[in-house]
Amino acid sequence: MEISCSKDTCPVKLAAEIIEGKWTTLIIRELFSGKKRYSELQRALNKISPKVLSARLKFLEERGLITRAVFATIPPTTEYALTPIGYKLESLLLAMAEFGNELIKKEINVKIISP
Amino acid sequence: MEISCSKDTCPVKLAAEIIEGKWTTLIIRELFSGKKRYSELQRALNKISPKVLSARLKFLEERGLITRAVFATIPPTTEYALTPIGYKLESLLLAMAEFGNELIKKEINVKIISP
DNA sequence: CTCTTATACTATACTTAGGGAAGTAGTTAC
DNA sequence: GTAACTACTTCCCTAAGTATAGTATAAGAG
Repeated sequence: MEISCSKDTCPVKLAAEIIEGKWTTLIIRELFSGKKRYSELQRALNKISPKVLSARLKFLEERGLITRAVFATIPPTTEYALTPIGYKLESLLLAMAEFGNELIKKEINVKIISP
Repeated sequence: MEISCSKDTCPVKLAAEIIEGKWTTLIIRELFSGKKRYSELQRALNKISPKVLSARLKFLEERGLITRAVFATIPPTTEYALTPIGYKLESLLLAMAEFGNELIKKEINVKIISP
């Protein structure tokens, strides 16, 4: 596995294009504990706006990372779940958790630096 | 290592705040092959604008992930390098590379979907 | 002596992404 | 009848990112 690479088709670059959007990794993390409905995601990701949530879910569905299933219940429900490709993000999420713990250990305050 | 967590101090969330900005992971990737000057980074990350490059480098320096060293040569040079904390991102970068390779394997075209 | 090159940036104007609030439709509970 | 639930969309505004030009300083080419 090579990190460095300058091509446009560089694996790291391709991964970056998926995960760089705000909220993207957090949405995927939620889906690791099983399929979720729109409103469940909205509640879990406390401050996300419905607009951004819709956009991200659509984006992830288009890339084949999640599936969307609509049920004609009353009121209607929609379920989002990870595809096998989406599940491949597990080691990435784990690496994020690991790094986040390092930040906490080193007492680096991530939020309160800018004035 | 637990992925799921709803607190504001969740490790995944903390990591997301660092890496979610555009270009951030790619800048860090460049620094894994050793310290680099501003112009070297600019050339390596072909399409980055100087404004964003400066902003990202400043951001990463403030968080303690990279160091900045200025030399009074003519013309002046600046060297950026990873700190020990910055190096902790290695497994994250590797996971990104791994995931990028999965995308290539599955022949998912990441770029040419939107019209 | 002027012209170009190099470095590490700022400054400016413009475009896109994201945030916040409100609205929509169909049904059901109070 | 009014409020609530569900899964969104639409509008407007600000923040983030892009593209391009400019700054200071000095070496080297012609």
